[in-house]
Amino acid sequence: MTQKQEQLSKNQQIVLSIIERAKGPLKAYSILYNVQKRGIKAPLQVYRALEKLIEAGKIHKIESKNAFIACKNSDCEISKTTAFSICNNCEHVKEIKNSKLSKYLSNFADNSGMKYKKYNLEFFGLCKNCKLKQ
Amino acid sequence: MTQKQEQLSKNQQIVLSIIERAKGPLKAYSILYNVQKRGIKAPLQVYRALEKLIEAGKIHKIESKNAFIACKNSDCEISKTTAFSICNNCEHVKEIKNSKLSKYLSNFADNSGMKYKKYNLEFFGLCKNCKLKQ
DNA sequence: TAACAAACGTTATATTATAACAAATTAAGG
DNA sequence: CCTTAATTTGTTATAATATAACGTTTGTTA
Repeated sequence: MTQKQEQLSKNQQIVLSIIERAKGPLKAYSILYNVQKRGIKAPLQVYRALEKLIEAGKIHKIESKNAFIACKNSDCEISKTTAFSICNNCEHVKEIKNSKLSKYLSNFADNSGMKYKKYNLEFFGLCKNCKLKQ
Repeated sequence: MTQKQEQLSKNQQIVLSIIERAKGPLKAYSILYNVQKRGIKAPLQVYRALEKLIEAGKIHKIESKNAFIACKNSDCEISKTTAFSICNNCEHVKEIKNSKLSKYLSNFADNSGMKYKKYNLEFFGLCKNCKLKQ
């Protein structure tokens, strides 16, 4: 019987460590550049690791930026509900962890008869710093 | 004095009409293929039109699909707050217009000190049809 | 009608992502 | 331990998505 993978493979660990140490979201080819000294040579190796890391809930994809960020919420085991704040000026991205918000969205139902088990929300605005400088 | 554009240009009209007649979101190169008979030959012409149409609130980009869909909400003049439901099985996409939801999200504030003026929300699940067939 | 902004056309190229195939590694059951 | 199946890896090639740079044309307005 095949079980859900527990342990990360070598390439997955390498890619994850790069993303975790980054200050913000990283793009796939920027990750590639960063891991070439560690033996990962091809885009596909990076994309495959990214795919597994997303499935494992270790990272999230910021869709509007095609970039990847580490999940800092330990309870986000399988990341089906994600929310981010994105600064339009400095591009700073932060995952929003707000239980009211996630409850609200997890329970949201419109008249379509559709029950949503997964969502991704991206907020845009100016962060505190950038607001002051304006 | 420069004013905000009121009238759509020729290429913008062509691209918009294709998107409006489509049953679902269209990808840029699929749009390109569809408009080649009308004289638009290059990707850039499509992307430029798409950019303006988005600014004008006539269409939205479904970020998770890199695809474009017409805005059917006449009051969505400048589309800063968008929400969609996406079926994981048949890929059907529908814009969600729910005033409670939009009010909730427009007023949402976390402890980051950031005030959000724009958001994009994408819900995933199985639509009514696909749920029945499972 | 001069001046400026916006849109257009075109070529080239950058960026993001996947297909296909074979070899190596890992996990689990007998 | 050995076999089998699944997963991961390595590699080359290519598909799909998007923008840069340039010069021309069109439209608006003072």
